[in-house]
Amino acid sequence: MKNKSNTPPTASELAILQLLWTKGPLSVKDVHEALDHDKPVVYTTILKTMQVMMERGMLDRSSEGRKHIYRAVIAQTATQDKLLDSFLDKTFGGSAKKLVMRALGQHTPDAKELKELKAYIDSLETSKKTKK
Amino acid sequence: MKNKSNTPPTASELAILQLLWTKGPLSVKDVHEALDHDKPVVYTTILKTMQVMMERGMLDRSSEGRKHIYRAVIAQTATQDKLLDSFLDKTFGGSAKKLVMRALGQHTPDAKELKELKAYIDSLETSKKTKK
DNA sequence: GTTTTACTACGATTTTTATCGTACATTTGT
DNA sequence: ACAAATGTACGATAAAAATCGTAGTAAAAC
Repeated sequence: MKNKSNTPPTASELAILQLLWTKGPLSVKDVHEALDHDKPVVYTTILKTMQVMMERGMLDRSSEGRKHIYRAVIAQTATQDKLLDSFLDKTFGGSAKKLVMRALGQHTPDAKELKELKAYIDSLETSKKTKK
Repeated sequence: MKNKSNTPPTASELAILQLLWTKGPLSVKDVHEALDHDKPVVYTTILKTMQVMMERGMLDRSSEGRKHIYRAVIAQTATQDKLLDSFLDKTFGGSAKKLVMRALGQHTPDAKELKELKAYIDSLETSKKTKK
């Protein structure tokens, strides 16, 4: 069996994953430069973290000359879903409705997005109705 | 100024807070019995955690005979909002819409709750329109 | 062909959180 | 009075995560 400990990413690891998911494969340098802006951190800290992530099967890498290019192995949506699931349980006792209402109240999207949301809910209603 | 370090609760602390929020003030024993069912843990572990939480200003207590009755000092909604905010940023890049759609897709509420949600979104739309 | 520069490797330390064990103190039952 | 039960206090340890420093290597510049 492969080394798939499948443990969820920590906060630092998630920050790195976000970059790789949105920008594609990156070198340690790329990641360091991006993250150092938010919160100053030494280069080797990022390097070490990414090496650990590789051991844990979250990342993979290829050599490009002397440097390594890392890419995310675990999928963004699957990871988000897992984290969301856990967060929902721990913070909102598992009530998706509560979480959703609170999220919308705090960070109300613009009119366009609200419309899209309603349409999505409509689709959920019908798909549920027609389910068997 | 009071000792309000205002640092967000950890996972273990949140589990304790959830109990206090839903069941009201409890003794360490009460909390221990409730949590021990999910994951066996020694009594003094809970005790220690709750003492730390008191130091950090999350809990307060009153003596009832020999035992201490703890209650949550920080509000449930404020705490949830703070955690949600952070989670939203770290996991969904701050997009409430994405989080909401994913939450609904994974944990679709029943028809009644979906209706309530749509009504809530409607109210958000009008309140936004009439704002100022 | 040295010196500098750009990287990686990896042990070690620090920080935070979680967990536990032991020592005490106060009731309570006998 | 005293033994058993019921609590608290708190240092100590363990476990997990984050951070850093030093050493080494290979390529690039001079």
